[in-house]
Amino acid sequence: MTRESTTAKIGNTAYHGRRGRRGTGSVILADVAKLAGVAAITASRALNSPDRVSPDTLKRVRAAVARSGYVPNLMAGGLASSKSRLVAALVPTISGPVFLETIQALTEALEDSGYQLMLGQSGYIESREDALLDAIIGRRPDGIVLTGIMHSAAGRRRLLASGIPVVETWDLTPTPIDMLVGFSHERAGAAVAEFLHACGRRKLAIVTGDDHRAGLRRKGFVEAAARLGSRGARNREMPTCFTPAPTTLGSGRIGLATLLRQHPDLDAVFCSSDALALGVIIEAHARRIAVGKRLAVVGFGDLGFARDTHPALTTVRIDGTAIGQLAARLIVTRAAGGAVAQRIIDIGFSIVERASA
Amino acid sequence: MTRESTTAKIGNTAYHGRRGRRGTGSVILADVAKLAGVAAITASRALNSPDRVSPDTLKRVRAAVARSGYVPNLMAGGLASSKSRLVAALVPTISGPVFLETIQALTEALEDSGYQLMLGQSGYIESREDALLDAIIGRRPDGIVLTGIMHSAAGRRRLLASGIPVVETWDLTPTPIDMLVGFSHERAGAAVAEFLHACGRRKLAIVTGDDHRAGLRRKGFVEAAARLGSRGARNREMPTCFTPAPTTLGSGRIGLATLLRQHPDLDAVFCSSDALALGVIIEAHARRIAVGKRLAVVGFGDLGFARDTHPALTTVRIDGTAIGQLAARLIVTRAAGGAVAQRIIDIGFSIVERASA
DNA sequence: CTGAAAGCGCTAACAA
DNA sequence: TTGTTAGCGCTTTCAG
Repeated sequence: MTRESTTAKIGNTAYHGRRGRRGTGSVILADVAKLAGVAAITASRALNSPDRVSPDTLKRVRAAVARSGYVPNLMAGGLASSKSRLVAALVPTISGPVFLETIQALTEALEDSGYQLMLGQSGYIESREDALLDAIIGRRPDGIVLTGIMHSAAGRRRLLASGIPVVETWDLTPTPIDMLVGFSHERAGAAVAEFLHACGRRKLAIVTGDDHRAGLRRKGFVEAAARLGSRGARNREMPTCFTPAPTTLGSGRIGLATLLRQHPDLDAVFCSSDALALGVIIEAHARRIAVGKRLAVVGFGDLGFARDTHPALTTVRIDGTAIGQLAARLIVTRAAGGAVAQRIIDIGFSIVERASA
Repeated sequence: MTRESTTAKIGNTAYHGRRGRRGTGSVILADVAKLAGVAAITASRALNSPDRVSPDTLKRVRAAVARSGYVPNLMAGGLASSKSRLVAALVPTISGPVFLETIQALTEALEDSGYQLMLGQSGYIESREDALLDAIIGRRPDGIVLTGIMHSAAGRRRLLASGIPVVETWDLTPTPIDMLVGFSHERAGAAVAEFLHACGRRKLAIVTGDDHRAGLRRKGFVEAAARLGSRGARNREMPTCFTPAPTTLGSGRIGLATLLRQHPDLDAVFCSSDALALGVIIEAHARRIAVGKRLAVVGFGDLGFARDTHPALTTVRIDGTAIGQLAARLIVTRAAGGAVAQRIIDIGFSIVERASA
């Protein structure tokens, strides 16, 4: 066979068998192979494991790819190799800045390893979650990352049965489906109570969203406060304002107003999100209450704006980027057939002390 | 053939030909078909077009699916039908709340039509964008949504060559690759200038990020101000503070401080994002400048918190949800083989008048 | 280092 | 309405 460039017909519409299908009409591997004067499998090797092919062949195949504008069909590749190079992430909703950092880090880390992210929003309807789960498992992703999601028992079973590596994040459940990267919300709440106690605050209160995780932080906060002898020895006694999801600046304002009506003497508020905390600060401003002096405010999340509020917001920082990166690493390791050293990773949290408390 | 349930071996590990491969070991359509006592294609029809199958067959296939826990392999289905039921969205970065609403609406609208969203972050490195494009085209998505992305000429060509429906969003470029859902940033900027002029403001200033779109709004703003005879008859004369991406509350504070140093008399500030505007408001608070009275502040985006600042923020509202929904509709229509009525959709904008201006 | 054959799991096309 | 056959475009297996 000569090595001169062939003027072969490009595109898989060329041949129609009697019962044949028409294909997509786009350039396929066989075209590239023909152009390069090699077999399809050799072209495939040149693209996927360049080391296993002679330098000359490699060069010719690459030239053929460039000339033809070939883009490999990853569905076909995935089907043949049962590796999709796809990772699915499930979140309750994407708007809500809390998990964004994690998703961003996850996307980037995965792209660096040649994986693509598929995003699913489960919303708050459970039936929808099940349909979504099937749509996701159906793509045979190499991994699934659950963020801020509590699955039904049925969902957990399907996930387990699928055999796909799963990473749960942002929480520290005792019995993960598979792998886990998170931290203890209860301990975080307790740490805030201890911090406020150390600051000399004794009349504590809470403005909180009513989701499960916020509930855990509240529990830790209330119990620690009781242990330390602050007001709130029992749950009932801790002034608490619940706000509906999503937590907003507006609910924070209402929250403080509500609390003050019944407890004008409170001297510290723990908010379940930075947005709520900013609302509390703004409401305090509007009422000429000196934040950081008469009233301590602590948020949760350390969103970008926390350092820039007036006064700057003391808050609990979670390293969402680290969560995303670790989750990506766990899945990539597993997908490569490796075993992970730790199936459960506690990334902890820290209290960022600023002027508001 | 009897219709009694067969105790057939489930899982495609059953048969190993001499040169055979081992498969994935999971339940496949053939297993379901065997259980239901029908041919594979009939099982396929029962799942994909239930109307084209007898009620009895349908029932038996569904029972077999439930019993075996079968989840269709969408890679195989996609390969065979050349329909991936996948739509890719490209954003520069996911953190940055501006495009979130659009992505959320897009995800939801697509899920409702049985499509899945693949997310790609191009970041700010152009070489990366090209690699990402190949990874995306390689999955043969049924559509691609570009949000806040300016593609290189090479990228546009690849996209065009791929034949995949493309929707560009959040902008109104004169020569879209394919379809477009957006609005005119220049007209929005002009509208704000006209609004401030009507409010009696004459000493205008700008705090702005330095991205392309913000630049267009600034251009429209400056030109309209000149036309109306406000200060800023030429670009040079409009007091302007540029801030690096991403725009934050902190840069807003610095922005106002910087402007006031040189132009202590200014009476209105147009910010290129609500985050900047909130920063300006907070800085004004800290300086005891009455926002809404001595100083008018206008933001851009109408993020959730805009209604809850103190005073509430006047801002430009873009219906990001509508953008996402329309983009989804365009792509679903196209994927179904239909023709879209309008290839270019201008969704406009509105100025939400609140207390800050 | 290169290649031929045989599927991956599914659906389009044709036939009954 | 149901079934048979032949691929979709790629990679694994086995053989040079």
